Amino acid sequence: MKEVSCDSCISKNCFIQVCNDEKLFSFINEVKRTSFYRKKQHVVYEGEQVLGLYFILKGKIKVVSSGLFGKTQVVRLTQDGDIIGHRGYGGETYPISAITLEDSEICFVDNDSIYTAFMENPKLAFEVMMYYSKELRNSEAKIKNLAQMSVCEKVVDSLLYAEKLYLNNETISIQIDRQDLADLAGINTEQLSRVLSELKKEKILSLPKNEIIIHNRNQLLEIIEPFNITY
Amino acid sequence: MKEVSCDSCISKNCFIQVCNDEKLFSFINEVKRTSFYRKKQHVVYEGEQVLGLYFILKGKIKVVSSGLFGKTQVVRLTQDGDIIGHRGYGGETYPISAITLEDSEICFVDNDSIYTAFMENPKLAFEVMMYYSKELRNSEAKIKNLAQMSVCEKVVDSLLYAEKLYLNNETISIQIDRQDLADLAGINTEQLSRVLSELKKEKILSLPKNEIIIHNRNQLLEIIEPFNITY
DNA sequence: ATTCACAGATGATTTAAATCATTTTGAATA
DNA sequence: TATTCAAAATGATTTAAATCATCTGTGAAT
Repeated sequence: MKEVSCDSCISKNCFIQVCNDEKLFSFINEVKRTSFYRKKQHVVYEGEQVLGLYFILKGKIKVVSSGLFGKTQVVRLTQDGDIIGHRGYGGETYPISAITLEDSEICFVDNDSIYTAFMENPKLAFEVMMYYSKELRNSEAKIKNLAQMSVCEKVVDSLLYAEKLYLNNETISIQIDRQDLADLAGINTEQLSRVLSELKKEKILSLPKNEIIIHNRNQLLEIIEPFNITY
Repeated sequence: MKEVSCDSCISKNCFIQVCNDEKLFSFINEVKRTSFYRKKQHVVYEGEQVLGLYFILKGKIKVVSSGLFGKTQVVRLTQDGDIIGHRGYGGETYPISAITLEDSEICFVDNDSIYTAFMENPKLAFEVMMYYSKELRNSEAKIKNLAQMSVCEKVVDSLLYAEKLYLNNETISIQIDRQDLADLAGINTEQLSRVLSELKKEKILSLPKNEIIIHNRNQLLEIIEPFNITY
């Protein structure tokens, strides 16, 4: 696989691109390492040492936290331009695993290099800061939702959250398996099945193999309207 | 109330202090506005416009998100040196309210000024970035906990979380009322009462008026040991 | 001192969701 | 086309937690 150079990189959402700084381009280009990951491959392992920052060039990734009895919680889904692997001050380990949901390309920049980049480009540091800030807001919203929503509402919320990753064409088709969706909603697969069947009965969505097609997004929005979330 | 100057500020944890830069001190000193808040006073209101960043000089604050039927979720507790009011790109509104748990002093810096400070002090931007990153990690851990812990475990987890704010003397005394603690744990006050009574019966804690004294921290840790959280 | 108000505790009941168990479905393979 | 297999759906049961209701103790106001 040939490495993509930062100058000719097509990723519009990458924080490096957003900064639009020639010096930064060439510096990151020197230190970054772009890797290809197949579907369902681990990008980072929970418990491993934090060595740097991952910039998602292309692909979808689930960020999961493992719990008791093999249970896992999907804490976040990421797409092109997102970051994984919060930098640590030193010697820290990842509190989460990151696993690709599809074939992906990801750029890695080690701790020291990214620190240098931050110090020479306050704009970059600012952008990444804002990214974390936004994710923190989302995460805190999710805390409230998990504590207060019913199973049905959790499913609808998760569908509308996951949908953002699959906005390619006009038909909204979410390709995510039951287990991952249940782990995202924080419920079990049986409950998920029941809710999906119910929504299918109401013609809000259809359930062909390996995908979920949303027909009536507005009705989904109505279900969780009282929580007034902006997707 | 006399304004504290940044040079003579005693706050060891303030991000401005951590940067240890004379130019930054005088700049922030010019633009900041220090205010005194009485116990149970709102610092920011959910839904209001984001105008800047709040640096907690002294005091404890609960960050809450309001839900259905007057239910509220405490998403985070903050103390000296922490930040509230994640900056928005523009025109954004607070997704949360921040309310003091005790008399507090808080410094406010408007959006434009803090942006200038970030651009001239990448170190500051980096520190704040790391702060958000850390909070995001905590928040994501809480997502998992809310989804997987039992009511008892949630209470214990919340006690150990809240405890950090009250580490003054050798006896661990948490001054927080039942409603706030229940909102933090994501449960109702009745369940909270039951669990606290049980823990009291087991001599793990005692419950004098307006406080919770932890006698056996290790036993609390044991209860949630399977989740291996580091407090 | 007496009432009032409220935080907290506890008991009884209901309800939602998890779990356990079984069946269905559809794709891949022989 | 039959067979296998795993994912998904559905049914039955159990369980945990929410809700509703009542009671208790403490401090403030009259």
